[in-house]
Amino acid sequence: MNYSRQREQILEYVKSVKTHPTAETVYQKVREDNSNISLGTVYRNLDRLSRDGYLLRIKMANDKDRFDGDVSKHYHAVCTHCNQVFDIFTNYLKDTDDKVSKELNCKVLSHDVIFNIICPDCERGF
Amino acid sequence: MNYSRQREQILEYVKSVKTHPTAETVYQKVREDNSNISLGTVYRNLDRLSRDGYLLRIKMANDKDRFDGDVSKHYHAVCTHCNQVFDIFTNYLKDTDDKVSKELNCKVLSHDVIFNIICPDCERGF
DNA sequence: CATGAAAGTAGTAATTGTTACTATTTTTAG
DNA sequence: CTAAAAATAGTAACAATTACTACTTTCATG
Repeated sequence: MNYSRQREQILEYVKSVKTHPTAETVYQKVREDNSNISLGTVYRNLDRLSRDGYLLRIKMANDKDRFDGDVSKHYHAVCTHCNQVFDIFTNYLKDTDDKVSKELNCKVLSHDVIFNIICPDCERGF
Repeated sequence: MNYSRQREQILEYVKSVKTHPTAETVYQKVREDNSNISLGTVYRNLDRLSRDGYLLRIKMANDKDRFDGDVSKHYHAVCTHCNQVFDIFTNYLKDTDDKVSKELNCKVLSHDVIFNIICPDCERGF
């Protein structure tokens, strides 16, 4: 993979925030430093970076994909009102893949968990 | 909610299968009985039926939504090769919503789990 | 029953998030 | 340096879904 400034900027931005930005948001933010970057480049590199393990792609139900600079195994919670995404580091299910593997008698690669929540901000009225 | 034949046919079809069909598949199948039904009607009613709790909408990562006539709490496994979706009835996490609720200090409505698997058929070569 | 307002539909157009394409520019091994 | 490989910008295309509109069906009420 050859170096590109655009990819570096994209990775740096996503790693620097905890907001789980969408491709569009990454585009807007990187454009503040590099007004020439194109949306296609952002999509292409987010895809590449997540396929190669530098980023996590969070596929949201009926919403745009989000990206996470924290590639450690953890879950996510999404507020059903404002769509903000939060990390959940506890309660990771270590043995579940094995259990399901025995149950279905097949190879289990990974699992994803999403909690549907109402975040504190939205709870206290908005 | 007023009666409609289309909605009845849609619900009946999804309830009758364990294949977790997409909207397009539901459209094709219902059309065998009712060649006048339109795709928009299928989308509209699948949405309505799942929002009202008659069906489950399974939002697949980077793939079309699937629908499940079994509205009991359970998880799903999707084969990363053939995209088939399977039900997983065991290992449902009863207390997890409460734990996450305490952790984030917010209301947790529900959670979804998807296991990424390689199904037996695909495993034995395809 | 008749009726008319509310709810639903068919068919099509529009939208949205994402991917593909092409000509040009950048990277990098030799 | 230089040329092949890789990457980009900008635009067009795509696929899944939603919105719109004119027409049809449902159903509570007289």
